[in-house]
Amino acid sequence: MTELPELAPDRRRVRIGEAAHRAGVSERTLRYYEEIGLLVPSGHSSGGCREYGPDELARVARIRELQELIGLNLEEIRGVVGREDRIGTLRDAFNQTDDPRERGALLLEALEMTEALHERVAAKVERIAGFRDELAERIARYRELLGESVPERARRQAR
Amino acid sequence: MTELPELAPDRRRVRIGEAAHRAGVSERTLRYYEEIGLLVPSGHSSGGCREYGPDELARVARIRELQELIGLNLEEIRGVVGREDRIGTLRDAFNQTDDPRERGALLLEALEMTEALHERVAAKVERIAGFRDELAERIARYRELLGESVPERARRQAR
DNA sequence: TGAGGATCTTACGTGAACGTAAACGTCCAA
DNA sequence: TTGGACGTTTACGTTCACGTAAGATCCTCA
Repeated sequence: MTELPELAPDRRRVRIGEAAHRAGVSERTLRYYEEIGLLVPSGHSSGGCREYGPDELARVARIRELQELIGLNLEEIRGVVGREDRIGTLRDAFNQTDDPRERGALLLEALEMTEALHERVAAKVERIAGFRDELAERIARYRELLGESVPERARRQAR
Repeated sequence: MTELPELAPDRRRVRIGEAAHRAGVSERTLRYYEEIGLLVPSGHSSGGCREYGPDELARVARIRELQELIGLNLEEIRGVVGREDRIGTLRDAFNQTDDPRERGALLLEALEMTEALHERVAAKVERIAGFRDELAERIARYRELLGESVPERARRQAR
């Protein structure tokens, strides 16, 4: 028993090497994200080493998702996650305030921003799905032609 | 009647300025595509001006689709459209040859390449759709909270 | 305590996909 | 036939998202 057994998805804070490894990005990428104010490590060691907690790692995943999946650039992503942060902050304020008007304003902002992103994503889904279906049709046509001109075993062999 | 009325989606060949305008890209982009062998204009005027036909314009659209929608880079796109070209060429060969084995080989290549792309696109659709649904859930939660704390007319006003 | 691996800052380099400018040639309506 | 819009080549510039190298510093463990 030289170290604590790790249970659950690892709640400890790690330095940049392990953080990068876990997030599947380079150390340079993490430093760059910090450079442009996209992801600031939650703390530093006494000597100045960056320390990342699970929240930061999750954020990297989100950033990559927005980048690769949706195709946003880092500037746009900064906007999105920035607003999400703000929602989180406001969530606290929400729970602190009893003023229903303030609560409503905060919620409205969160709602509208999420709706905007949703609309964008939904549109993209539609377009890509159409593209996918088009490809599927092509495949069906090829298969049909193939069935007419090539015996079954030739196709199996080509796998 | 100083010019022919244009019917149908314009079958005439145009020079780079109009081509770029119609395709929604810059002239530089078209020249660049030619530079990297992605899109060669179908002909030139006697003086050397590039001339683009409707096929080329459609191809630009396809390139942009693969680029922006799927997120392929131009090198990958060159592979995809190149193989598509090859399929087109082979389609002719297909109709010329009576050798069923050659026909089968051509079809198999077309099929497999299309299947590979389809798989990739389908996977992306799944992921993005999941993302979209996640956003939809968030929106639903916000709406619920909002319904509890904000009167209807305030929301209508915020539209 | 000290050796060596991890991390720090600073700064220049890189590849993709074009943008932009200069100097020259083409096209066509008046 | 000519003037102005349009097009050509050549070549250097730019932005984004990092890569990479250097030299100093930190952390950890024997």
